[in-house]
Amino acid sequence: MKFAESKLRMPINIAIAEDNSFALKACIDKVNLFPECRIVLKAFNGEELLENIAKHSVDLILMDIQMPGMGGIICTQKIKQNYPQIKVLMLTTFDDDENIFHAIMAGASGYLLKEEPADALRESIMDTLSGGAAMSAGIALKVLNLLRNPALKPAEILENFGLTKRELELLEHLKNGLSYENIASNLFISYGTVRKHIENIYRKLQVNNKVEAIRKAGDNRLI
Amino acid sequence: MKFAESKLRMPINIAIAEDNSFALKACIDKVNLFPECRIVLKAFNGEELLENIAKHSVDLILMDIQMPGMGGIICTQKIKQNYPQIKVLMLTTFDDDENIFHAIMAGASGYLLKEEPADALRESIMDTLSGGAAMSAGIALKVLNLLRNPALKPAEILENFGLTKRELELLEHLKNGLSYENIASNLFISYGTVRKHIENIYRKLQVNNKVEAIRKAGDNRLI
DNA sequence: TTGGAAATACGCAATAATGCGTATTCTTCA
DNA sequence: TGAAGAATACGCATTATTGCGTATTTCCAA
Repeated sequence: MKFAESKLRMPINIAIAEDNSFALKACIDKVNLFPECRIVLKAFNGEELLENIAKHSVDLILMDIQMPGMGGIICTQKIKQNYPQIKVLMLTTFDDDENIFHAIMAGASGYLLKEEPADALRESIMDTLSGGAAMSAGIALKVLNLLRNPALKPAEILENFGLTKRELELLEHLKNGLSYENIASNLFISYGTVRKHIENIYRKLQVNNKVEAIRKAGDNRLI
Repeated sequence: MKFAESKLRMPINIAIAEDNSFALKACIDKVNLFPECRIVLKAFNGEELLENIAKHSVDLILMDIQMPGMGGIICTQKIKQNYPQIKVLMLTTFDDDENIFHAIMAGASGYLLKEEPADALRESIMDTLSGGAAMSAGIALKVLNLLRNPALKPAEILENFGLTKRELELLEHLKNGLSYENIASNLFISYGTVRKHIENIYRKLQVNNKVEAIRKAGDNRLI
């Protein structure tokens, strides 16, 4: 799915929360390059944003993470509580894990570095409003690592056991609890063929019944 | 940081693993548009890729997730074990949570939908080789959601179905693939009793066979 | 183009599982 | 203490699954 191509309500109403006036201007200048976007609200901190957000029909907020008073993370949390339809793109100069994690938990739809060029920012806005999420490449890597580390899977060696594409299909149906008969009619093959496929699966997986086959396949991420 | 602007060793050696020859050609055509990239290896499945990967100095692999024989996830795992410096970009037509999660765990540096346009693919390759990660917008959203709910659903929607302690024991044995006979001797009860317990379990869970019972019990965290 | 793997298909035979009825014993709680 | 539920147990009948052998067709790669 190419989110950026979806139809969106126009114009897109953008709010910007940014305490640094230089960074604010840079951000405004970028957004003003996008003909479909209109800046309807500027705020220098979280409180100011929350006070005025209801006065406008805001679609998306570009939110600085570090602001005096209420910071971007708390503000995002409150925004998502009261206006869950409003998307929040987090902007920051730092890509530290803590901030990223908390911003995600607060409900941000994306996390961008401030130096993203205008076209990348525009694409991120469009993707976000189309139901996706946006991340700078460096952020994305950290998010993946966040996801990997808590689990800490002991890189077990997964095997494929030489199963063919068709055999994996059969396994999928077995997993769903279908009888041979049902599998046969679902795959438009004969009962006998189903049996033979399953025999071959059992031999390759070295098991003797459905349950063991499903479990072994599952353990090895085959299904 | 704008990863794509970093200096990279040229040319970039790309390997492609894709079983569908049509999709393979589409992918090749895209990569051939990038003057800094060179396709050095094409494979139709994981085994073929692993066999030949050492013969080339591959920088990055574009890996189909679903292939006959060894699939993309297992292949990625093996690649990262043996050649950790090689980056892997997962390509798929489906953005289901399970595959994304497993691909990330296997060590993929990115996860893209196959229909990404050439320029997005190019940017993803550059970002990845510069130390970042790449995700389609829809994928990124799912990753964020994976991170937000640590795979635990509160027990409120989960049912117990009135199963007794003993019946849960039986289910545990069913899950392990044991036959009625084996369950009987493990629990020191008769074959007939096992049958009766299982009958009762099926009635309570409203299922008609082992596989469905195990699945339903698992879905409801009963086992 | 050709050999091998994969997918298709069926028969025979044995074992496993399922559905229903019935019955006894044991525990627990009102 | 008495009733209800739980656990135990078996018989009969039917369907499903599994194991092994064999065979044809299809597809792909050497």
